[in-house]
Amino acid sequence: MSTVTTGAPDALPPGWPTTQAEATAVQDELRGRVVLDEPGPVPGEPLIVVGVDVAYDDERDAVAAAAVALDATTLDVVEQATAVGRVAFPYVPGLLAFREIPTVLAALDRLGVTPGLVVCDGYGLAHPRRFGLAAHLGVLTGLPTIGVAKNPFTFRYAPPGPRRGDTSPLLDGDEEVGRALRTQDGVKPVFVSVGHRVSLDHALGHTLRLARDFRLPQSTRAADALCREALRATSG
DNA sequence: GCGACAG
DNA sequence: ATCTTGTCGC
Repeated sequence: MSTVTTGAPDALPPGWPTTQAEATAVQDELRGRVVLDEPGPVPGEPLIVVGVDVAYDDERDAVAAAAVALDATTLDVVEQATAVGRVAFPYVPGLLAFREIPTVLAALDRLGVTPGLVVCDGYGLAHPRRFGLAAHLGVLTGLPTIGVAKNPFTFRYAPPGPRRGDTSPLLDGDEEVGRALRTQDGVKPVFVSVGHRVSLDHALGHTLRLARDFRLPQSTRAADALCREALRATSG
């Protein structure tokens, strides 16, 4: 297993929006490029899964991202990379991607392996304009992506059954935008939605396998720990 | 108008 | 996300 760490902060992608109006316009333009008709990698088959996450120090205007590649069969870490930068956008519900993606892209670029699936901390299709973080990252990278969120955001759901693997629809009105998934007996569900080039069934299958030992996918846990560590290494 | 609101 | 001690449990 190898680790790559950042040197200098990274430039924003060209044309990165500054205002909320610009950001929603970008979402409305890019959402047409999301691919929803591919099943994506099959759960249980050999796969490199990459978890991404971001940590902030708003005081110092600093952000650190981590990308951790796991063997989906063993959940062992294969490779990991981090990137640090400056906060590119304020936190606005519905516009999370503009805050997280620039540094996440930098971390992904430093990874030597090609991800077979990227697991994001947040939502994909389950989004006010159907273009959450995971969908956005998928369109920008072309990689299969899914979103696994810890909270239901603005959506409704009936509690899934009490056992690991039980699910219930995540609803925006009448529309199913994802699924609440119980990953361990008796724990709070996580909220899974499609990002890019992965079906909902496969997204659920991958999430359940990645959450073999804990409520959250191992990819998310590993990326969370690493980006916090990278942030500490930057500031204190 | 008010409250809710991924991370 | 982040601020934060002790505490209950495996």
